[in-house]
Amino acid sequence: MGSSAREEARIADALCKAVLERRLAPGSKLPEEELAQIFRSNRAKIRRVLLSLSRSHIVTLEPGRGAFVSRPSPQEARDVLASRRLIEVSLLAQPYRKLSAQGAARLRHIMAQEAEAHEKHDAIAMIYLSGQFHLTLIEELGNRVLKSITDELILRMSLIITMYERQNTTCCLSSDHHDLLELLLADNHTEASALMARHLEGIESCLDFNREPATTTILSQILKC
Amino acid sequence: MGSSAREEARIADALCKAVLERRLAPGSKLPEEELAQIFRSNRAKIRRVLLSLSRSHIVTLEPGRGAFVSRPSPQEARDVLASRRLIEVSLLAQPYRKLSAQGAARLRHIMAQEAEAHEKHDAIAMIYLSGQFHLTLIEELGNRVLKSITDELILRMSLIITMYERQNTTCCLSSDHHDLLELLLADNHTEASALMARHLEGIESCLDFNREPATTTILSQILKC
DNA sequence: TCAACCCGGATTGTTTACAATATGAATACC
DNA sequence: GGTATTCATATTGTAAACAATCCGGGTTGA
Repeated sequence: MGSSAREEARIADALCKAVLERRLAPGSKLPEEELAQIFRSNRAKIRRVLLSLSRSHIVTLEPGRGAFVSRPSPQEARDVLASRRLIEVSLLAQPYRKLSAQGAARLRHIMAQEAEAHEKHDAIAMIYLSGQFHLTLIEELGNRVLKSITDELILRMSLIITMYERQNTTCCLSSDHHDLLELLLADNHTEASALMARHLEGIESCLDFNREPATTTILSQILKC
Repeated sequence: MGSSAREEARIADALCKAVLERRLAPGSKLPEEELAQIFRSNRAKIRRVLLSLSRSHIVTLEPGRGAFVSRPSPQEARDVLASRRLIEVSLLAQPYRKLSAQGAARLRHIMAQEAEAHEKHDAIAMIYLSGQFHLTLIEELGNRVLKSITDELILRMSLIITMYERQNTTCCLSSDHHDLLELLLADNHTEASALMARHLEGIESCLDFNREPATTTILSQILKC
């Protein structure tokens, strides 16, 4: 039965979600046995999941020591940010295809959820939805390969933001998302692209690469099936 | 000891090189036991390598049936091509940093090897070196993250070209590489970007997505340590 | 003749036990 | 008192045996 692949995907998704929502801090140790208990699984499957996540740069495997949530270096952080900016800005400037009515509807739906999360001061949901907005945009204007690439980049950005975020700043203005959609519907690619560039630069300006905080949280009931 | 990671990297590299040089055809079965013998390894390590490669879309794992060299669908092929074009064309239009003298030297060195391979009618070397030229370009003008992304895209393109290449065509003109470097040294980003677009479109025009050939080769001494 | 069925061999998937390694505390030494 | 060393413990890494699954050939029966 191919249900084992399903189970591994479930575990990987749970870990990724925890990283995305910044519950799992960079540097956290991920003991195999403990994860196996948390997810009602066994070491072998956990091991495969960790190997997969290490290929996505979310987890770092240190031989003989175990798995840890990755701690991207300042250089890696800069590279990830620049890469994401290149992809998203370029795609908006010259979309692979036009935004369909259905695509616009999907984006509006996400924006509505964003507004709701904002209302409820649900920071975790806002982070998640903001990522979903960008991913949907890429899927609609681009293709699935670009989407999966950006998917990974967004995950890595979550680690980066957790590590290097300056205090007293609020990243990723959701108001930009609204303006972005308006510009796209008006076929104003030049302005949309410029706005996306400003939007992503805004996130970068909230980062401070000088300090390297040792934010190593212990995973306990952070991870719930 | 961390030598096991080394060994797995060696095996993965050998498999990737075989795919890149188009010795390993899409659809080929990759039996664990056979690979373990070829690489003087054991099933467990082969298994981990295959899992890693499946994350890179080079290998497809079919539960209960085993590992196969991936057969990208026409849709996936189009998406990979479009993604690579987006990245490389955009990067040339607005390079992340200027081409250094050292970078130019590296590119010239690869071009010299390309000319040599062309002289010797070494098609395999030419394919490999062409990829290296593009990767070096991205590393010099962009960053390592973009490089590793493109690394995977080029591998996937190898599979795509093997599957869908039209007969009687010669892909990837190495003369373009020369012109590209000249334009970059002259800081003519607009023309360089345009040339790259034509260059990649040239490769795409050699493809025919209508036919789906069942090019399943048996791996025997194709893979040599 | 053809289709469905069944079974033996081969390959993959999983579990288990065991070996190797790193960690941290206690101890000995300077 | 501080530093180095040693040993017990916990965790990771590996190998091998076992179970499950898939594939192809052969048989049976309409």
